[in-house]
Amino acid sequence: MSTPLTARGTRTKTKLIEAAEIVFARYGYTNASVVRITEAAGVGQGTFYLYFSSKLEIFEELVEDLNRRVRRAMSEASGAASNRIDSERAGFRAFFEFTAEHPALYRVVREAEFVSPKSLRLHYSRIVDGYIEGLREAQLLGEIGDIDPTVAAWALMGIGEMIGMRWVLWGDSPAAGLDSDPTASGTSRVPDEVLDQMITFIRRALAVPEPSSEGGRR
Amino acid sequence: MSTPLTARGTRTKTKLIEAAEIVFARYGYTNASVVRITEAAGVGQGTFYLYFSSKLEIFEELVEDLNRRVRRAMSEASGAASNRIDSERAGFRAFFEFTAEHPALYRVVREAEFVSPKSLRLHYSRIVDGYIEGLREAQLLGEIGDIDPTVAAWALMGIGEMIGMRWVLWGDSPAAGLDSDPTASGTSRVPDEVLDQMITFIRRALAVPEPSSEGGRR
DNA sequence: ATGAAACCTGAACCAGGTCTCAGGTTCAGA
DNA sequence: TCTGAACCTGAGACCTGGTTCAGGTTTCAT
Repeated sequence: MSTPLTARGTRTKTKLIEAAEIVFARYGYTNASVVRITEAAGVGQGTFYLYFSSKLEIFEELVEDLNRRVRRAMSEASGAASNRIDSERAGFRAFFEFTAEHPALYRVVREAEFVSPKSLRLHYSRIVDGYIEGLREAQLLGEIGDIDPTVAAWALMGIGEMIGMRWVLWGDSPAAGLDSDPTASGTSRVPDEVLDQMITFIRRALAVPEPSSEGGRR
Repeated sequence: MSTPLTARGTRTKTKLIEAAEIVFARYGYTNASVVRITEAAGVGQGTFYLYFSSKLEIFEELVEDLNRRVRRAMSEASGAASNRIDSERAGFRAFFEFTAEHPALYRVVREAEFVSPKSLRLHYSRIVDGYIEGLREAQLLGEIGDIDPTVAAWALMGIGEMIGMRWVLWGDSPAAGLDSDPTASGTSRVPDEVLDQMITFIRRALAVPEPSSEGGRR
């Protein structure tokens, strides 16, 4: 709601947002009570409402924040690369690393679908927009084929999400860690072989097709 | 919880499950109160607890049910096709159509991530297992390249999910329908051009690579 | 040093939801 | 027709968790 006016207030608000990231990631939106957040932040319950008018509001602010951070991480990583494929790889690597370090991204963002659809759309759309841009440029340079950049961008997004969920959140086996405390969300790295295979998949999908091999349909 | 013993009881339980599908799809898990479900089913509140021991239980039963139905729809559609690509197309088409007709699939399944992670993993794993199977066979027939079937299957799953969310659930524009009642979840069809582009993307990703064109990495 | 603005507190209020229970209704078979 | 097993009911006990509020504490410019 209102923004703090002093350094002390700013500190408190930051503590609340940081606590919210941890608590939302661990418990999910519904089970993440305001009390838990304020406890984790080490402030009183009433303090919460000095800076946020509701639980929903801090949630949306958090999604916004994570979106900014993940996009920065991805663009910094992929910006250093010299061609499309290297940049793709670096971007996804950064995305997975960010996810592993901030499990909140997954939980919070995906839960946003139900809590605040508006936030979810904004989140995905922003990432995809950046993608489309990059794909268009690569197309002009002849680095990738004639696929529609919008469809390709959403497809890439989906691949990243699903592979991330499968290997970062679930770890090595799809069945692991189900008996144990469901709130303890451990994360692991995407194995190199998997990332390699995924990049191969994407490279082929985006490749400029050989004139001969595009037989059949259309 | 307990299963009905008479035809009348069976009817009532079915009414409850059908009502649950509609109510969960419309309101999401938390906002879908048991009262709403029983009202939609036209039965008393107490009746609910004759057949389900909790709200969570009917939710899990519903996920299970939807999973069975979507897999049947997909395999029936793709089974008729004669080669891998046609079958891919038919399968996705069926998936999107099912999604459009049963918006509950999306909402319910995705929300399962937070409500009952076990159900979510089961749902995805089952679909992916079928996929892996199909990809392996196609690989033996030389219809597709040497990509790892597991990674490819999860990637395909992600593509379908994301494209489905973007075009079936959001409709034509990513911003549409946000101001209006967020609970009224209208759905539309995936445009043919989008499906075409998506299939092209997948076809290239799975294609047997030209010996020349696999330059660079690895 | 001092007053006012900003900040903090947590007990208590209250809305909304899950689940129980004591009693009524339906129906198939004897 | 009669009977008991299965089925149904909905008011309310009980609980959880978001939000408020009246009053205390800290900060800082003057």
